[in-house]
Amino acid sequence: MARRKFDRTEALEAARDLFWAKGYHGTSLKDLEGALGLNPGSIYAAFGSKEALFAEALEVYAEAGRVRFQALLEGPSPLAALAGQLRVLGNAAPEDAPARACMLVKTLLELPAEASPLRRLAERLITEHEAAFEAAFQRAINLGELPADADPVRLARRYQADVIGLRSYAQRSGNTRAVADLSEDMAGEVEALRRA
Amino acid sequence: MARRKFDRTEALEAARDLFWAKGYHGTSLKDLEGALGLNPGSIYAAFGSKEALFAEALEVYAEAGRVRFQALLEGPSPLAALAGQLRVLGNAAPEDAPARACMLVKTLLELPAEASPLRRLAERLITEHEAAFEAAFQRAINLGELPADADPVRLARRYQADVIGLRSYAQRSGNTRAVADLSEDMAGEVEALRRA
DNA sequence: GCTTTACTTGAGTGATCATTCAAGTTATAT
DNA sequence: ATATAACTTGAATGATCACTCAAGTAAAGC
Repeated sequence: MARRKFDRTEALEAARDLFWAKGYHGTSLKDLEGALGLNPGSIYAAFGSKEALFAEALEVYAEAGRVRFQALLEGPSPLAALAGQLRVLGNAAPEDAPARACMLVKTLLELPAEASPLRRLAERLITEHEAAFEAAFQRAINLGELPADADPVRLARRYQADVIGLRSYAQRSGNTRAVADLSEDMAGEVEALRRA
Repeated sequence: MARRKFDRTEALEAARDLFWAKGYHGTSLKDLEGALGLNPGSIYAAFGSKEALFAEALEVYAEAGRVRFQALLEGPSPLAALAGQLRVLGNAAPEDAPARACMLVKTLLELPAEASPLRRLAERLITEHEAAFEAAFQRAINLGELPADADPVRLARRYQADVIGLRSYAQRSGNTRAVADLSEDMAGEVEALRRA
């Protein structure tokens, strides 16, 4: 029908990477045109607005993270999966991703207006991630890895703060070894919860 | 000499609060004119550029944090000061500051280009804060609060990640109680290091 | 009281911002 | 083949961006 239809998924991933690296305000439509290989008209026809495009990109980002974590949980030990994810995050090479910090957290910190739709979306997705952590801790309790009176809500919150701290810390330049060590310390603490 | 000279320190603090709340890209010169009560010419005469103003504001911010931490360290126990700071951060009211998240971390996450002067400034100031944490842990070791073989560098790094995680977590809306609980958990872990 | 100096004023600069839309292009339907 | 529908093109829009500078104003120096 059209001259050449572009791949919507591909464009969305390119947009996600650009937004992830440069943030919402730091990314201009010119940047997006270049990265997606699209003219403004096509972008607006497909996504509606810069804000709507960012929202879709953020959901793609969050969903990928969710899937990756669920894959780790396939194993027999939820606690090992939780510790393992910290080690994976701590040992990633800088070129593995557009930024080491979490795109959800970057968005949460960049957009101050609580009324902003993007800010509220980021908060919702972060909450969903935390719920997944909570479910993992709950499963660890059910499997006897953690004492029956452990509080999965508090553990998930603490774990979430660890992930945020680790990844934000990793955003600094040239501290690869320090980040790996930090993730090891955090992972060790998670494992130390076992049978406690 | 002039019609009425404005207070440079006051203007700088207003700029810091605005930048802290809205970020570098999110703050326009129009916003600054309003918040500082100054015309563009005055701002440029006094600070040179938006970037230079942000840099000065960031240093003011970092210095205030440093002073506040040193005040806590006046007491007899460095470990108590470290734990206490976490509790203070966790129990602050949302209206106490322009944002709950740390302005240094917000800057680190907002400005992606490693070459950016502001990004590098933020990294330097964060590193200085971490050095202060390290000194506090070292003093705790010297005072016998921590075992002699404790690693102050690693402890400071872990503590820094806690602070970043706690404050970023607190940036979310309407979770006052959760944040206080989280800070209590973190502070408890710091105290648990005693004589370990 | 006049001049100089130091600062503020605020309209105006060109650049860039997100966004629009009439015109163009090609696949599908007939 | 022709018409229609679906999508792309990219110049143009007004708004806002960071920033400048000639003109204005008042304190300090004499």
